[in-house]
Amino acid sequence: MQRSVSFNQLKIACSNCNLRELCLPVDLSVGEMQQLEILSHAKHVYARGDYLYRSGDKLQSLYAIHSGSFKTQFLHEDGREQVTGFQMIGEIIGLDAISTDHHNCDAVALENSEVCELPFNKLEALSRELPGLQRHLHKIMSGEIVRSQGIMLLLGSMRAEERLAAFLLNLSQRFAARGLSPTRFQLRMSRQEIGSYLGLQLETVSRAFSHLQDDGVINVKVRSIEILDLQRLKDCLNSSR
Amino acid sequence: MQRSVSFNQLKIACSNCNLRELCLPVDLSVGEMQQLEILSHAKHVYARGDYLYRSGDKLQSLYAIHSGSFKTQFLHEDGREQVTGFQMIGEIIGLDAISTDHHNCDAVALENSEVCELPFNKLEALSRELPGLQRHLHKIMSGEIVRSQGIMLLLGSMRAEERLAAFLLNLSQRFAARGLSPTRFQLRMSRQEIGSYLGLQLETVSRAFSHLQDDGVINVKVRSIEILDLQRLKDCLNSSR
DNA sequence: ACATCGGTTTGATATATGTCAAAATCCATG
DNA sequence: CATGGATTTTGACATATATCAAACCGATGT
Repeated sequence: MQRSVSFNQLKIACSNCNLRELCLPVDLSVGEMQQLEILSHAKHVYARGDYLYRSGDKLQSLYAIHSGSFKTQFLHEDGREQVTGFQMIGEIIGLDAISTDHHNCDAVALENSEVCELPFNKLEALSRELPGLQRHLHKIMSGEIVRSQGIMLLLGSMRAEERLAAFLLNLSQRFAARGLSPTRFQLRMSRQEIGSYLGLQLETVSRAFSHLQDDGVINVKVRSIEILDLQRLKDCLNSSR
Repeated sequence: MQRSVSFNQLKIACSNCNLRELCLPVDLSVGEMQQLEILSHAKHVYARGDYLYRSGDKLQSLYAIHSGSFKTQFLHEDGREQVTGFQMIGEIIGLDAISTDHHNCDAVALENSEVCELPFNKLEALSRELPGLQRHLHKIMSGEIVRSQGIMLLLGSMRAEERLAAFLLNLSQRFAARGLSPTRFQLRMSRQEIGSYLGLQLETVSRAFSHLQDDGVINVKVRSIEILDLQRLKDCLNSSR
């Protein structure tokens, strides 16, 4: 569903951070790199449950996740809430705010996390100087649009178990892209949050997990996931209906 | 759900078209305007059912809809399809392709339509020169992200009738922003297409229409819509559940 | 070690929407 | 103006998921 998320997104993020080797923009010269250094602010630390920003906050910066993970959620007047995404290391968060100059969703840390701040005005100014950076920024924004379309497909036409399979496969790919195990990982979010993201009740999520486990496709122990048969998990998506 | 779509998006679109008075970028000087002229290609005409682009096509241009309307749809291998949006005059289409340099959905004309082509390379180059244009492009992309989030909320947490109400209200706002009647309009898409967009079967869409009509909120005659009570239509969204 | 509390799992039942089918209506074409 | 095919509406019934409720589990703190 979601295109594989590469470390690309780190390229503009962490010139001033420790992970420098991961973050060197391949398509920028050394001189250009030095300009990027100017951009990067200090790293900030967030504890589980902390808000990175809230709906209504003025846009100051985009944020590159340096460690940990976040969720973004959208609150409707009537109390309805929708989790719109789970973001992990190397991903950029806050793009929605450019439209109105104000954030229109909340970003909440799912665990203790570090974030690089990228002041948006500076980022825009610099991307006028550096075509590679400009293109990169455009790709990130467009990628977010594509990601959303995948979720629309999921929410609009998949059944509960397919949604969960798509969700797990997406996580698996993203972990793999980071050099982590694609088949064994910890979930950082609750059944409730997964349900909100997938448009399901938490009980339905729990049942779908149990069912995939009964079928021998995965092993679940609360938040520890082990994918036993990646192919059959993929088949859940394509075969059904 | 969807933020009101202003004519803003025309600003970068139609410097070379007939609607010049609608399209003058407010924040660009006359000199800058002349640079924009260079950008605008000829207008192209599409008949109902024609493809503006197809999934897999290489990104050449973004497209500004000058008249008529389109749908964008996402096709899954297994034949599932999801309509991801309906675009009308003044809106920009094709942003999803920037991410991979290839379109990942189809754009199909819902009626006879005219489109201004905006070669993306030129647009990018020019937006390095014109900060106002750059900002504008960013806002359009971010706006598309916000729009998607609204649809996720709709698909993830609303019931059939609420979804339809949200859909009609969105159309109403967009017509109003174009100086057209917010309460009487023609639908350009089938029940099938509305259903795909809203994550419902076409029969469910039809029933929801009938029900809103029985309640005296709207008048439907196939594709002619009249909103009788805008407030109650809005109440459908907030009150329920 | 025990009690407490949030999160998770599982069961029983209700309900919204999907599915299948037929009738009604619309629209294009000759 | 009549005909035929596509679209829409409506009905009857099936089913996936929501809802409500209870039990279970794991972490945390006393």
